[in-house]
Amino acid sequence: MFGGDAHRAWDDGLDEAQLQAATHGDGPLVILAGAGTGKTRTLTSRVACLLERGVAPQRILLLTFTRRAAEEMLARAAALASTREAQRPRGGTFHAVAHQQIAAYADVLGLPSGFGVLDPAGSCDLMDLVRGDHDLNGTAARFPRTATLVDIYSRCINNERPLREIVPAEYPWCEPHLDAIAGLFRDFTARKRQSALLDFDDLLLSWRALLRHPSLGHDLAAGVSHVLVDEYQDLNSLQVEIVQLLAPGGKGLTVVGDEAQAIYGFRGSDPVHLRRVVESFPGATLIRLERNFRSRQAVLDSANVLRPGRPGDAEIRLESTRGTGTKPTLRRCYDAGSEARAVVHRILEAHERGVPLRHQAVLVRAGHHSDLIEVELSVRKVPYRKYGGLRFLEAAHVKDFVAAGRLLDNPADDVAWYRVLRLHRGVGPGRARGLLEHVHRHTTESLSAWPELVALAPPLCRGELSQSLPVLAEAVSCTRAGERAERVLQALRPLVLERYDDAAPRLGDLERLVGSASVTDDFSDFLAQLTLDPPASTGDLAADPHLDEDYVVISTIHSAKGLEWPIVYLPHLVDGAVPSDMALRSTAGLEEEKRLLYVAVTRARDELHLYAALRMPHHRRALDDRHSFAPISRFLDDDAVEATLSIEDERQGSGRANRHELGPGIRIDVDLDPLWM
DNA sequence: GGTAACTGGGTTTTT
DNA sequence: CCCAGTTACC
Repeated sequence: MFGGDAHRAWDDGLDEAQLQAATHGDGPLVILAGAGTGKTRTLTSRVACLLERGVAPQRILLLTFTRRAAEEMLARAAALASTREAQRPRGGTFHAVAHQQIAAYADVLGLPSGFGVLDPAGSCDLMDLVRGDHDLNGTAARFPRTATLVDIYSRCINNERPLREIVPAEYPWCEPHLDAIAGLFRDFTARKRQSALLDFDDLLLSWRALLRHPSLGHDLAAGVSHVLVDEYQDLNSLQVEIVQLLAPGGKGLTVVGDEAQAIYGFRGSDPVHLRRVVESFPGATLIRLERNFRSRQAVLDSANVLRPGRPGDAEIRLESTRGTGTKPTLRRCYDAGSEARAVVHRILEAHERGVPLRHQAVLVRAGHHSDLIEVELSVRKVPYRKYGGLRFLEAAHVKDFVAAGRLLDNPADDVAWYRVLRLHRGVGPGRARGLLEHVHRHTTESLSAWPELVALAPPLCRGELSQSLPVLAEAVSCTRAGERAERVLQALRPLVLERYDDAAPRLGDLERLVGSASVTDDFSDFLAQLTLDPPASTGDLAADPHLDEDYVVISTIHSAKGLEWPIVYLPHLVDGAVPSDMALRSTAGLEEEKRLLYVAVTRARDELHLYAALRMPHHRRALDDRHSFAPISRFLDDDAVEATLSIEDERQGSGRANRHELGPGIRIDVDLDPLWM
């Protein structure tokens, strides 16, 4: 709603505390914002207010956790401010902004302009490639999975701690291979450099390096007068340093966060950073937002008892503006199967009383915790979308496309070559590795040197190679993004048809990708954007999503951060899952699990349903009743449970008898399997 | 010498 | 269910 008061349009109906934050001057500002207290609107209004005060848009930098958050806030801020300035402020994730800066100063960093970005899947590819050069067929314990190796590597960077500390502390089962891992990592780093590839962590390291430079760093920081950082409790020390270098002395710095929602410890974040901002700038202004505009008080009562309240913590008690509501429930079910049926039953029941599916979300600790619920939803024909877990970019054919595209700018890109080469019939890890030798001898023009490459290849794959490579080589001369994308697909099409059984839908995906590429100016930008910010759910790339499309959301708790739904279901609250037994090695780990549950609970606007199954597949015997509430009793004492939750037993009527289905009329499925199978 | 098909084992969360 | 390591085949 825009008020009639034009010169205060940016206040956007803020309450007093929010208004104070939005209109604050240039001194360091720390906003402690509990869940659902309207920090997004506050931050948006603050940006609008700065614009209206005459601050040049390009001197405002908003750093957020997801690109979507940044884009929403900046678009809204620009609309709220009544300035004529067409330009929007700068903003994005740390990684996206880092990428822009690095691209602008690639030469300074010794990078070719066509340098590429490795997403975690790409890092895995490279790690695999390097792994093959090492002989790891020792008789001892099994060598860690490639993905685990990439995790370890990333954790060293993000925690700024050496391998020999991280492995014993966080990956004890990998300790026997410590030396081998160290050797592997050395090569991994060298290979990245040689191929002009930066992984996500390298982006942060490189940005920091730019900012650390005495003169250039000073100039870069001087170009920015106001830095606003969202979700500050989730920054790691690397990011904290970047912020400090951008806003020396805290001038023009705004920081928003909530210690109780720090859930990225595995990425090196530490809630203590938030408190340190207050301490390190004695003149900092501290504003607390405690009025919750999202949830009913009954939900917040549970949240408030869950909220970690270590002595000395900035205490926040959430108070609802939306009335009491109904007490959240904790239901015990016999096993994961009956739990899944119970959840889906309730989703359909709510749907029948008029709650759209998209107003209901199932939140889980780990992606696979929703497996049975997904099965149950499919069986009952309830549409759903899953966020977190499997990503579009992880689909093999999309990776193939991105790899082929990257070769156009950077023919030294080993990872891309490795991927593209193996797509051809008769080329596996071994031959691809061999052909890479040739690529190394012609680093600059390896694409145009394709005839030699074909000649080197074994006869079996020459046919396919001599079809695909020339098309790619010609694509280099295309200037427009759409043309390039089209050529890349042209090179890939026969390979995809040959390699994948379900080629048709995969090609469909790629057609859409080509379609969205043609809208952008620069193809390499498009590819970088795609790696840095892949579509969150498989459905997100759908050409023309219907606005009336209705689906249940399934999400990891991590991916649900910052979002809200009228009804939230939290299944799988079993010891070992929530809290994850991997977190139980340290008290810090357990505390983070508690915060995770706090984040999950505070996503609910009206209704909250918790589920605990008594018997899980990996447990030999059924747990007794005491254990069934272990997840809650680890975090809350019995009185708190009793006071804030209503406990129900679903073990008798497990929901199996309910035949609710979505969609009208009778439906009879005929078994069409041939009899001879 | 390398690829495709098979088998046994298994730590989660994301930019 | 997915991935690493092994075997059988080209």
